[in-house]
Amino acid sequence: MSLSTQPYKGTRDFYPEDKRIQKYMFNKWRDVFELFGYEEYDAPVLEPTELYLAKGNEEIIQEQTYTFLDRGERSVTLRTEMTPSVSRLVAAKRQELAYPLRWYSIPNLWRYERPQKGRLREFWQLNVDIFGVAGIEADQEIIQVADATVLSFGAKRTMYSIKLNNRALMNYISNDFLGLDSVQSTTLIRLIDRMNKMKAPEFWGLVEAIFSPSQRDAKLTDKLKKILNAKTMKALPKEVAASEPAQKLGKLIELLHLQGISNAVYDPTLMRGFDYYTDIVFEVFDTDPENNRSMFGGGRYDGLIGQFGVEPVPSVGFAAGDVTFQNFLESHELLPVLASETDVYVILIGDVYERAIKPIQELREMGVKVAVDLTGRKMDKQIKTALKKNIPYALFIGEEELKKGQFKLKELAKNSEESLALARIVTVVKDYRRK
RNA sequence: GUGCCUGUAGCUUAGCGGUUUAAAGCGUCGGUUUGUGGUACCGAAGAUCGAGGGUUCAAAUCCCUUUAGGCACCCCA
Repeated sequence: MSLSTQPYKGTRDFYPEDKRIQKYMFNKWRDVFELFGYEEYDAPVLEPTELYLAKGNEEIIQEQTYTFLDRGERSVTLRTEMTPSVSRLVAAKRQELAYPLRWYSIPNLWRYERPQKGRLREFWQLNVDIFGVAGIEADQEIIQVADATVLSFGAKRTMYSIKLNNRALMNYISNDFLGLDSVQSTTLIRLIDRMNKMKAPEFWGLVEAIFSPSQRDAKLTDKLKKILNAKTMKALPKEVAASEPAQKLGKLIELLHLQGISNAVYDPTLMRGFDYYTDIVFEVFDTDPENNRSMFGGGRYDGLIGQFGVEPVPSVGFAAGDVTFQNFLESHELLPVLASETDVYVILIGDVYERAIKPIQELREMGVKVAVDLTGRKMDKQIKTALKKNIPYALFIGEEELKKGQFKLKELAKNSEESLALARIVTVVKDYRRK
């Protein structure tokens, strides 16, 4: 029996060409966040299990996490999301931080699940949060950052839509407008969350089943239909539209439209789980009918930091998984062909290695990234290797070149070459990089 | 956890109403007389057909088990 070369179930190996794509995405993300003044933080991959239990979901911990005892019999869990950790960080320095905080992180997360499309056991997730702002300006900024993130890859606003809802509005609708009790309310919200996965008659049948006979007599289903079918907030019943959470959501969408985020729309069926979100929630959807799924989302979670026994801190944020994000970029052909990080591949002609060391070192000292073939194979083989590695330039070093101090630099994609002095090579290569 | 589908050279697959040396394309390596390419031509290496068991004179091909992967459900914190 030989060892398996397969990566562990649900994880990926990142060969250089894969890592290149990951770096491309992460670097672009970082550029956007930093443009908005967000600062990067990180936390351990391993957290005490209580951190996740605090949210009160035993079942998830037991079945969908990597949880085990360390050598000191402490129960630890591989982080499954960043929000509890970042809340812990903020709570720990609650008094001394300079609010508002604008923080981001790109952690790898672990979930014990059966892998499927867009969903693995280890994945990376970009997290962006703003702490310490209670007003909708923060919600607005977070959505603006989310929008800018997608745009920065060259996406058009027709390629995605930003759906918004308000958890407080849903609570108002279910508790006050429909008059449901808390059990009915939870069941209904959960059901609406799955609405798009089933056919309309099936969905409405299940809705009817939630209501009591008297509620059915009061035509609650019809009332709910009017809400869930609303394409805009104007289509809502007057009483609902006039409620405080609806007003707030309306104001936010208006703000977003004002700044050109025209693809922000109200979606009464958007639920986004039902755990720690307290107010505005949003999700970014791919509009491609082939891949009409949620790419990422976020919202306001004002209650979480208070769980650490400190005064609560208002918080808004979003998170995007690397797998779904990359799927989006690929399906819209937004991933460029990425060249190697190496600038120049040196091809040695004949037995010249010892004399080639010096000029090669000079190039590196001037900031050119140089790899040398070292195999002593025939030139055509060496050139093929450079091509395969996607290195933009080949540099030939042989007797002639060493004698003249002029080296043949070949731009492989163009099949053009010229003899240049080292200093000139540096400028040519750096110029290419800037393109 | 439940259901459906799949597993043949490094990759993509053919062969799957059983029978002798398992086929092709791509890739890899080498060559086409030695200072220049992805094309062309020639050649080579490379598979106990995921694993285990069974039926049979005979199995990649049929049956069972197992394992790995994919997709959907569940869930999605």
